[in-house]
Amino acid sequence: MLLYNSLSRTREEFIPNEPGKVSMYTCGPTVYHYAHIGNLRSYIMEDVLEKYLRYSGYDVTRVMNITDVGHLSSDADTGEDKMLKGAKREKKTVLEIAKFYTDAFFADCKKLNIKTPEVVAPATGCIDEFIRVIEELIRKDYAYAAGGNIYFDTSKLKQYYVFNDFKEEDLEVGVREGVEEDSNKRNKADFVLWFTKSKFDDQELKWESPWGLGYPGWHIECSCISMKYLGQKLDIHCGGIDNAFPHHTNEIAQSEAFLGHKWCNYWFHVHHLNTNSGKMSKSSGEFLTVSLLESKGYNPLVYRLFCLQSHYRKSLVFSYENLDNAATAYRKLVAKIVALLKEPAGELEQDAFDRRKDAFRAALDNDMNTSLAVTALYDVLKEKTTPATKLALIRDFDRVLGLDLAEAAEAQIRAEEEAKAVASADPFIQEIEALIAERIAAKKAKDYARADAIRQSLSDRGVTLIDTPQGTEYKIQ
RNA sequence: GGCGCCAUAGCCAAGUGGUAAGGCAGAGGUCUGCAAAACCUUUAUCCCCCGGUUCAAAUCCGGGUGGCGCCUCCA
Repeated sequence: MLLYNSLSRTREEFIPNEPGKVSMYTCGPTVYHYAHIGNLRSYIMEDVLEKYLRYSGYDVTRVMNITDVGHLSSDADTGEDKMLKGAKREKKTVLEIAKFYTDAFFADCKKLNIKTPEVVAPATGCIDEFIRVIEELIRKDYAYAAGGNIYFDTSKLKQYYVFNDFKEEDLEVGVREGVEEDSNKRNKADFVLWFTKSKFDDQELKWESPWGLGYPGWHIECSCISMKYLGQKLDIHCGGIDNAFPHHTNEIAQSEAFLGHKWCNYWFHVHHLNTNSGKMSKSSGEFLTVSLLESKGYNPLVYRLFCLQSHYRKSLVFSYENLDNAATAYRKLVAKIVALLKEPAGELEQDAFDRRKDAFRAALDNDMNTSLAVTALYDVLKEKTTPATKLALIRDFDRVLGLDLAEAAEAQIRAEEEAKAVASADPFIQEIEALIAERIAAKKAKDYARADAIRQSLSDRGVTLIDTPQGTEYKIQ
């Protein structure tokens, strides 16, 4: 499989450290608010990568952190987070808030068919680990104390800027609002490993450490959690492109300084979901969550399809028009599979199965070209072969795509059957059927005005009539 | 200011040197009294602009233009 590696900025053949096994780390959410669908784009694409590795026969172990310490309180003060403020009014702790949003995050993931990683580790559960690694970094002279905090000394590294050709003197400090230069730092790029003094004085969670009561910096948690669960060598590190610098850059700095050897071979960065006005954020524009899409009548898996139709290394613009495209495409795919399920299945044709599967694999082997993988799915539906073959392929592909197309089709058929079963007992249904019979009689008598009036009156009550060669069917909204 | 990514039909999008996949929308048709659904057919003389390399470029190189991201805690 070819995979783009942000370290080399090229597509490379993926070769894990240990044959047949893949260790994978993902930067998880900061649980101070709901995830927006831009956050979730990354997790969807990472999920497809994980599932494709499994599909290809790898034994994958995936670890995700939960950032539940570091900047929870400060964010609450910006006034963006009404839930958190509300929770504070109810005298809930930061940990309770973290629990609430962690649960919300995984509930969203479940709706989007994103598999939960083997290990999910909250940062607050690994404090001893952070302290141990920071102590070692100090011992190795990669870290220093200043102004009550412990900093990583980036000048001790041969190469610090691994993802970008930044020149230190060209970097602007404090580009973003609210960020001030820290005068304790020896070098511009140094970063905090452990805080005992910070501008976030209202930090609720603090731990005893050799340097005093305090709390960890943001970057150290990912390094430590990864090393704790996946060992000294990591195959793939995932995350959003915005984390490449500084977060991932710092992770590499501290991990490799600690280990004394190369840490992670492949860096998988998912690009952003944008709105027409630019990067999606929690604070500006419509706050797009899975729940919001659901409230507007969208199946969350439609959003997953929307993401799959693009490539993970391309920025993607969200609009309802584009989501509607995906919704229609999803509905049509399910309708085609419903039709397939109703046909006689026939025998599985191995030649056709292998041919279509090869095309699917070729698409994903090429740096996870999910857009072509979706096309491969359409090609299955067009293939001249038996329904049994097509359904087997659709189910096979869905192990990676995770669109639940066959399940949705089966559910639709079950719903139709159940509806028919209860129909005879339901007076409303009886009335509909009587009206349909009356309409057919009117049509026979060429009284189309009456026929259309019946159809319209049913339509007004949310019942859509569909004339087929087998008779008139109806759908109730 | 520096660094990086990107630019293909109305919209999304594939394509990485050999003459423009696929999806959505649109158009025409089959079926229907008419619709709807389904199915069939169709929709870019051309890939932001200008040069260059080559027998051949959307694809490579140079220069523009435009969009986006990052530059200390946003996926």
